[in-house]
Amino acid sequence: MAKEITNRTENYSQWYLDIVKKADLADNSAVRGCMVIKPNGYALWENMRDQLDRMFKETGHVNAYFPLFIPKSFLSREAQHVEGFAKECAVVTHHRLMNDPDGSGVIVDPSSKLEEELIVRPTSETIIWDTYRGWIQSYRDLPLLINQWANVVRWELRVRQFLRTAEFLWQEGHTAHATKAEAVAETLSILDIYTRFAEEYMAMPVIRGIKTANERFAGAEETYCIEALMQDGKALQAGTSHFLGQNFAKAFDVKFLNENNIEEYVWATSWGVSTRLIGALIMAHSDDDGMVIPPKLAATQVIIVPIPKPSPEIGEAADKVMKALRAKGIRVKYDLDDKKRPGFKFAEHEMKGIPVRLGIGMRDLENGQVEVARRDTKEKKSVPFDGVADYVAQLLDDIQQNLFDRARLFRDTHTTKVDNFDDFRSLIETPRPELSESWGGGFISAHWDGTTETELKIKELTKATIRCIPLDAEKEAGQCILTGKPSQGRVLFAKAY
RNA sequence: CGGGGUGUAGCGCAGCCCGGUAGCGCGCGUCGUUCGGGACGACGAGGCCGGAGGUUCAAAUCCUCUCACCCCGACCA
Repeated sequence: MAKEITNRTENYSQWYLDIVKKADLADNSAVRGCMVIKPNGYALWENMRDQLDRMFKETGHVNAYFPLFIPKSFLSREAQHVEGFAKECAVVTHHRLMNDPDGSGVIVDPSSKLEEELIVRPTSETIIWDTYRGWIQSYRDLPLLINQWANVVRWELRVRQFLRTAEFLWQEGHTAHATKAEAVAETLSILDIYTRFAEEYMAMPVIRGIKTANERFAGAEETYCIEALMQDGKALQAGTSHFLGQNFAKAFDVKFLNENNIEEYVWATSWGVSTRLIGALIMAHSDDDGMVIPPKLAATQVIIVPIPKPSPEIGEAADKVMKALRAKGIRVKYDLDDKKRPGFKFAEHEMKGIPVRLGIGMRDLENGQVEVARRDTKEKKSVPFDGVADYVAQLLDDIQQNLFDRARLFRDTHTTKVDNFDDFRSLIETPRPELSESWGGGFISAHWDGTTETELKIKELTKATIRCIPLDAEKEAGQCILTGKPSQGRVLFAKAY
């Protein structure tokens, strides 16, 4: 069999790029750091987006759209915020082009310089809170639960398809509340949605936690996150939900009159997940044969391959199967290509991650059966023709569950409790060539004295950072692995994407 | 943004050192034989060698500058 995808153990980064290419998810573009999301990749995003959108709406959120451009002065209103984003902003300075007088093309018209430069949004807190000032006067206007689906730009120096691109697609929720308690509750309720989405739809187990001060969103009081472990033993932040306190309300002067006719600043949250989740999906489930997509997010859940090629008899049988599958809400396609041979198609559909493949040939028709192959384990089985829809419906559920179980087992077996710095270090530094040529060490659960100084020191020594303080961590007295100072509980360390 | 590497046909690469009419494998098109795990044969199409300057009678090849991608580092979802 011709091998077109690099093995994970050989070169994990190359494997990742090969998957993106061979599963036809994205292309590089003419612009550095910006990618073209191709139909296969975009279909994944659409399914993610649609599901998340349903979940947001079920919890009372509505969608709106705010401008791509933010006046430069807005960004500097919140000190922490501007500090966090200043280094990666694209700036619009002019609004017109003209023919180059020397005839060599087109140049920026110097006379079109903008009075105030515009920032291409890296995130929209500032322009949204500037808008909210006009929308909120009374406690009756609250809560304001708004989400937007948009693109943002962060001028990244080092980019990787889906994981870190200069432009990416995301959703950003921005809510306004009358009380601190309500805003905190919102932050956590969104974290629940993200957790459910990651685990039930992406089949990707996550750790819910709080970011340390050092890793907190610029301008937030508290950042909550979900963290997932990738197959190379590195952590990926899959979603964040921020409690913003009254920072933005104060910066943009957003006040409301409470029931007692007293003026107060509004409490805020913001939260987001991005196309990065597609990168997470790849690194959570895919293998050396290609992409593996959880059934709930697959644009095509079942592909029917006629063997050896389309024929009226097989087409008729395929139609019946498709009808039965569609009646159960299963997304199915029939491979009508009569040029490619079956073996080639098998490999191709596996590369693209379609969860289930049905093979129908003359032999199957004679025996009244269909060959069912599952992508996750690559097992094949012949199933009686009449029972195929039930069987496949159950199989899709099984695959979804198996992917989650497999990923959770992987995470659990690569999460290590460590009680001294030497063990910590050797865990991070010991290569695991059987897993990945660039093994990151997995999650490490260890005690930390709570100071940024220690956190940074550990990062400097090992490259590992504190991914989060897990929400469900038990209280456990211990000693910081670096300084030996007292600690009340373990935090989760890892090398991170 | 610093260090290293790579840009030649859709993809993977050779050619560059030592300048002289651009090659290979895969893929692609047509026809035939095939077809239950990436078929085979014949014929054929496809490239101003990433881009811009320069040196030269002559540049994929030498020089300068740029752009993009990959790896490592600092920064980050």
